[in-house]
Amino acid sequence: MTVTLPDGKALTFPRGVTGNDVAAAIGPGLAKAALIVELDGKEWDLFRPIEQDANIRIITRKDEKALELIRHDAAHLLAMAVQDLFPGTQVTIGPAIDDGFYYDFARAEAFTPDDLPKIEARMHEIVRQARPTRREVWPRDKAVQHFKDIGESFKAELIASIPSNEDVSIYWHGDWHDLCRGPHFRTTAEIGDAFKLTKISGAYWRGDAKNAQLQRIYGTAWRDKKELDAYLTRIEEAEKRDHRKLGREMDLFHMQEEAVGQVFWHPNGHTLWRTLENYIRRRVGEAGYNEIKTPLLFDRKLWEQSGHWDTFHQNMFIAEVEDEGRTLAVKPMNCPGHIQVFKQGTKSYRELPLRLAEFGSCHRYEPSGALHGIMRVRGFVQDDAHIFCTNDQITGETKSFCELLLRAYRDLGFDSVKVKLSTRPEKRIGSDAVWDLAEGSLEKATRAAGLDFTFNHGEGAFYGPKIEFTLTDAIGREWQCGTLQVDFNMPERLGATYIGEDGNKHAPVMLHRAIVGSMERFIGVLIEHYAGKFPLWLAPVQVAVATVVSDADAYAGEVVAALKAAGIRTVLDTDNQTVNYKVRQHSLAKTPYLLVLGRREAENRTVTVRKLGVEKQESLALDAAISMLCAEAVPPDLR
RNA sequence: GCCGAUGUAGCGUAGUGGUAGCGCAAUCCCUUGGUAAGGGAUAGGUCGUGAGUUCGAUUCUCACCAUCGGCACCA
Repeated sequence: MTVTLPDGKALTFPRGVTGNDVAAAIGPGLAKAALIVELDGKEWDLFRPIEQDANIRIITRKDEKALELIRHDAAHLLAMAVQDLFPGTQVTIGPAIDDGFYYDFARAEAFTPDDLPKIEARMHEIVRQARPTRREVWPRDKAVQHFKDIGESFKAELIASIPSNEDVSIYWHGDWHDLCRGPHFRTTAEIGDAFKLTKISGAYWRGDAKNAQLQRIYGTAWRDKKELDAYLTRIEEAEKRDHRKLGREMDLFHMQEEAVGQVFWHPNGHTLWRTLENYIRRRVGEAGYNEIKTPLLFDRKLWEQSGHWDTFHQNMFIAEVEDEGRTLAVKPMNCPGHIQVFKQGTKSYRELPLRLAEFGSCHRYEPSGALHGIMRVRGFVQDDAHIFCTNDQITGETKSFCELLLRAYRDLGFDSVKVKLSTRPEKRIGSDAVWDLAEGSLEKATRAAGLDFTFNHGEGAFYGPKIEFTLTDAIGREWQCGTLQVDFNMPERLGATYIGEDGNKHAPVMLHRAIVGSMERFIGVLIEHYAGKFPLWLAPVQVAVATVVSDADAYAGEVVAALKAAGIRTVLDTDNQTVNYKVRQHSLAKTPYLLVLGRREAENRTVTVRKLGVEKQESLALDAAISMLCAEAVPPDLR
């Protein structure tokens, strides 16, 4: 029997050789470092016999792939420790995930945060014990019966759902065993000690809220302590840029009990908002959109007609009007309103594509548990627009929207964007034929726009398929923001038509699209992306003018007036404080520029400029400083 | 909505069955200091809300509200 190494070298072994034997034949170092092997790309336990010729690759700890394996083994380790410490706890599933692993348990009593260190200690103990791993294949019926007998009903249910053509493999680590696809390390020692349990949460069996709720324990696991520490530092860094913390520190916004899920924008935050809004307004304007404003409250009948009532009325804010005896609903989205604008007058095919844009204020009764700072709120503003067009215009409109969106993301500091195409969901309106058409057009248009994308089957909106744009922030987190949806249903439902070339009425196609999605959420993303250190054009306060001595107060007043006249957002600081103190305060406030003024500057009509994060200072003539700042403060689309 | 945790001054925190401290910020005074905290004084809290237990509750119990970590949801 021949196994071929990645470098092309072929080795001959008797049938039934193990990965261990192959590794040992190559070298004792490799034999020790090996975790598992890959046979023709398929993962295989080191101790499991190899029965046929194969391309073989030995995976060691150094391998990128080792992470996922360590995490999977760590999940088993967690389950072992929990069942050791908490007899009667049922195991369910425990996969490797980004940065770590989790395991879902069924237990009547709740795990407490105090349990985590105990469980972790037991995990380390089991690692030290180096429990050996063994793999067995059982007949399905035997396995189901066995797990039922030992009270592991969830496992029994899992086995029952394994396709009949697949082996039911049982992995033993010492005398603990679990149903598992594998592969696993030779012993628990190979997991190492670079792991940490991080949190406990509830989780539904099989991810379905209708099912029983289990208790999930999360952990993180790495190849070595250094990687673990780096991860923990990364988490700390992420906490430092939390938009809720920075929002308070930079006096951008606040939220309170009396307006759950809604944002009070303070002057600084609203400045940021308006800067972003005006940027989008200009970009959208030059792309041929017409901005409109539509009502917040609509008669329930409109939502029934659009189909939203059916699907979402439990998530809508309802306003009853006693005198009129009618029910109004606060709009959860802008499309029906835009269709009303489209429907005014008679539209000709010559007017298409007609692009109606609105910074539309929407309210949705989001589940309480979904709320998160300003990232997920109940009252939000979408940078919404609807493009009414013909079938033939879908591709061109999609393409130019993608360009517009990518341009905007780059301007706002995001270079990496992922695209997903979501197809028809189970609960939907419209015939399959129409969905075929909509999905086909969108896929074609997305390809025409030159975008790489992956599919998200079944995740589309109820009225049409969509593409979703996910950007990556400065520390590698992904945020879904933009979207474009193709809708062949809504215009027809709400009676929107145009007169075609043939003189007959046709329903237009409607493209729903947003660049930033929710203004609130996007500003949250911006805050975290920049860690509050905004580029000058976005910064709510662009320049702080601070005096060293009160003799410079009058000159400082002049400087501030000149900066404000030049359109620079400036604050004046003539407080009775030391320079050191002022530098610290304005640095912590993340003000991009600090101009320090003392007698010297007042006499020479200069300013000493200190840029945020830069210790070196520069002395400039006032006029030169102002023109330098003005040049840098120009929004990217006006440069 | 579900599981769990948390809620003390603007912010960050300590603490207790006998009506609460500390740091920063704030106010005033001294200091006019040249690039990440100068000094002193003062003021600020019905300890999330409501009920219960108790002679007495910020502390114990229950309910509710909000927030946080997840799950589920996201037109």
